[in-house]
Amino acid sequence: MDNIRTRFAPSPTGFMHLGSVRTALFAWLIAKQNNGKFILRIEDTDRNRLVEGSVEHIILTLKTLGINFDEGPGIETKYGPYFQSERLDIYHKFAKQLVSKNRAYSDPYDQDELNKFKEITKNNKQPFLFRNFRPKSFSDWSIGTPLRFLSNPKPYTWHDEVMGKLSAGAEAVDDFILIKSDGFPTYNFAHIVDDFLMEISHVIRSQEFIASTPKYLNLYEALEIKHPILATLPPVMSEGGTKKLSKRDGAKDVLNYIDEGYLAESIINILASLGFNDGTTKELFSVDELIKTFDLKRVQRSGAVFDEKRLQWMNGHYIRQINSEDLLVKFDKFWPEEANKFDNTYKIKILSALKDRLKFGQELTELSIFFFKELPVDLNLISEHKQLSKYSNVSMVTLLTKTKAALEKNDFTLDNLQNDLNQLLIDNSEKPVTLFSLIRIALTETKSSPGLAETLYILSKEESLKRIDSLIQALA
RNA sequence: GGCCCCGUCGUCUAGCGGUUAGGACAUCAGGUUCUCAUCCUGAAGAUCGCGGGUUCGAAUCCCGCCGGGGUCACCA
Repeated sequence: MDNIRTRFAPSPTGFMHLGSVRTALFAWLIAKQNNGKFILRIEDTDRNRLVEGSVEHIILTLKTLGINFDEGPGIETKYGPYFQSERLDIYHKFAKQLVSKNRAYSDPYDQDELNKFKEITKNNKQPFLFRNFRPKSFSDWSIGTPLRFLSNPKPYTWHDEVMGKLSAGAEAVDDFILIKSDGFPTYNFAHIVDDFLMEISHVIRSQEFIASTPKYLNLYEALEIKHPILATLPPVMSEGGTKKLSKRDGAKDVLNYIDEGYLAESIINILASLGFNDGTTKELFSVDELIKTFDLKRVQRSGAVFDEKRLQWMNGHYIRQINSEDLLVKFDKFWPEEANKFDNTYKIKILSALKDRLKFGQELTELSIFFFKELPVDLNLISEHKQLSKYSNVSMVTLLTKTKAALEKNDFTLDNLQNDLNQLLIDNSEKPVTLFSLIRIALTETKSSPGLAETLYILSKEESLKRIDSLIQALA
């Protein structure tokens, strides 16, 4: 297809949650796979809901995830400006055009009168339609009074790239506000004008707009313009699956996931799989693979619940794909404070050992702490240990002393450490589950760690012996 | 309430008239000469929302019902 232009058009009212990012992602994928353009347009027509900093926040979110826009704030082209608040003249021009065509009129009613109408229909058990209360004659419109669309009600059937055939009766078409009394357009009007002028080929948006599509279709006709390809995405549901993900319902800022140490590729992948699959059993998709294989026709029509456990699995998978040098850069902020005194070579060793255990970056702090400082002796680790709890302090001291003696002669290469550890098992007729656990507790004062030989190797001879001594003293 | 959309394991999903209803996450069990993970193997888990049709045969087509969601703003 030629000249594919898709857009993501958020209102700057805060952060982006998974649902909005997915909408942006799908629109971006369509643009990328067709060599088209992805446009960011800021729909800031409701001045009351503006949240300061949200434009920057949205842009940062997209950038962090690699969903880069080709046109938008800061990337001006002939299609700009990309803030609707800077396009007021354009909307007014189109508004006047509709007035002259007799397809829009000045709304003479105030809120009280409107409420009265609604009351009447409610009592008659009728759905409220403004057009039933249309004034008999229209006064001239000027900016400062609301302008209403004069609808031409009729039933519609239309095609949606995701949903397929959709339809609604004439009751879905009504007179709606085009220009508010503050002179700003409503979303309903502005997005249609902008999509037309910006030559948007695909409008990809979420499900809440299905109900108003007939109104838009009617407006497109009044404007005598063709509507873009419409694609409606199913909702992303919150845990429990009872509600659509929304900010007021506690939906999380996607940037929070990044802060917790989730990788952009995992977030992209999980979002894509939330509603899209390629028809095979493939679960893991790189961005390039998604660009190649994504297809609106294969997007789910039902809502999907986001599962954080699945994200964790995926993120763990991608962490394991990254070499430790690169991971050092990505996870730099997750080291415990004590790590400042240590060099990168040491940290890389730790990352290599810990990589398999990490599901997200934040876990690094706790999992790595004992590599940077000797934790206080915790004898509960022994008393709560199934086998070790049966051992007397004397026998444990003996074992640790022998271990120490062996390690003092060791050159602390990985192979030799493993050999000596195995020899200790034989010499003392101990099982790994007891002797190794004991040594592990001495070294780490935690329940789990990387392999014992590797832990010793990373910690160094001096530090290891020191820690074994600490436990010997505590047990003596 | 009116209108619209949706309905396959707990979750994400494959499936487009004939399958032992497949995969993934999560769960559980076993293995990988130590813990926690990774990795491997296996198990459990879906009367395909329910009820009627159509058909030799239905998760797949049709109708009704139920359930969930969305929407009915000078918000987007």
